Amino acid sequence: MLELPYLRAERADAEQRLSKRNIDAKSLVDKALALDEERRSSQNDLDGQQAELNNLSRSIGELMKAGRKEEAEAARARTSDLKATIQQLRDRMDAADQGLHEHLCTIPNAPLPVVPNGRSADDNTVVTQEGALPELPADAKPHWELGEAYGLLHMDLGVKLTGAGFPVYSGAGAKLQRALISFFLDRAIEAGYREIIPPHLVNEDSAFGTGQLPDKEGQMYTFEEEGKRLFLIPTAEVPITNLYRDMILEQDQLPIKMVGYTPCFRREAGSYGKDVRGLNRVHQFDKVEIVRIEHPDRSPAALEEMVEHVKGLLRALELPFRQLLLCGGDMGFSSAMTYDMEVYAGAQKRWLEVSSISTFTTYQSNRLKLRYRAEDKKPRLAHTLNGSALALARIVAALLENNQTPEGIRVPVALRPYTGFEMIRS
RNA sequence: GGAGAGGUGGCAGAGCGGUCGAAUGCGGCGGUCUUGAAAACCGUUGUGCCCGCAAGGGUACCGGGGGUUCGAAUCCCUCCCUCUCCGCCA
Repeated sequence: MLELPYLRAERADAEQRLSKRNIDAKSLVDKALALDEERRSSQNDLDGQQAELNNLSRSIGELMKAGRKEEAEAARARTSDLKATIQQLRDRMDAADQGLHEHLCTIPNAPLPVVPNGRSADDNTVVTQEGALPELPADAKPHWELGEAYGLLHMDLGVKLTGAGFPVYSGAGAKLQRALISFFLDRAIEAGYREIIPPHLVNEDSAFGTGQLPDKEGQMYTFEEEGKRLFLIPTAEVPITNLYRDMILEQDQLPIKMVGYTPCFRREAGSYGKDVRGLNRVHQFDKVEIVRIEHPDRSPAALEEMVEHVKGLLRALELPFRQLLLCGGDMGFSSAMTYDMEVYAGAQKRWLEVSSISTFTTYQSNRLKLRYRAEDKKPRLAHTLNGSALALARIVAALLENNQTPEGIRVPVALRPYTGFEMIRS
């Protein structure tokens, strides 16, 4: 969540930036500050009364020790009123505190100044586009037909086993998945990221820490286990970032760069139509995710580095891609700035999002209580960032479509050491 | 699943219900000494929130929650977690 000191000190800035999300920023901020005011004043009162009681208790102890029983009794008699008011003040303070916290949870991150205004995906800015679009014959097949024809991908078997949107890969299709995962991991490790294999199930604290709760609750698969709610991870971001929940890092530990491969589970309720054909949108997909914990001064540069890393992957895969800067209306709840990377799927003739690279500034770290010790030795909130590098299902879709030839499906050169084959044949 | 032990500051480890945010040791930081380093010695060393320009003051926190009490790290209840042994098992 947003930092209270920021809201207090830079109210106008907060409102202006939040309004890029096309929400009623003023009333959100007003309410936060009103609740904050109430909380502070009630704590002030409470602390004062509590201090009085503490003093009284201390003196009772001293009087007892000195054997001045009657005075002690007199003092004790005076405590009951105090205790009653303290209880009232505590209730008031707790209510204010909880109300404030709940309200802050509903406020999304404030977009950075460079984030453009806009309502929807149509308003995103194309930053760069690279690589020639494939020129495919008129009868080029979409990936779901290719996957079926070459025995790589079986959406129908997924339906049989689980339900719609749970693909089954087999043969060269399975090998291709594994090759991509290894390739992405190796490239990230070369770039200095430490590989993590996290749990695929997280608890509520973790889901809250990265901002999935309470905002995106409906998008996660969830179930109860002995009274505790657990969530299937929608992205490796959740467990990996939460590794550093509740920590104070020394400055020389920064940056922390981690990479992890996990399957990702998303309910994607309400999706339909051509958008969800084949691998375009599925409930389970594989993804290699890079996560960074950075000093605030370094995070803008880190974001650009991550973009460059992803571009390198896309170039190596010989996929035409473009980089979008998301507008305020299309950004995720916790993000302060997001680039999306899209690849062109030649048969469908459409761009598919394969990576989302974001900086969360202190929004996540504030929830995570993830801090570093600054020059003045005081703990400060670190910045967190993450990006897909990359999400597999749609990459596979584009690879199959763009590389189809009469002889088979060509495997990009960079991937061949991992697949062990240059061409997928029927 | 059965039986037992325990959860205290970065770590180790004390703590008769009263001045304990908490002894002591280690580690860390600063200093003295030294050509330098080590050793030794001295000092310092948790986090959140509130008030304050600051110095500083207040308050909360000894696994979580609740209770008893004028007062709880210390007593009671409850939940969670860790460890050991047995069983089961990829």
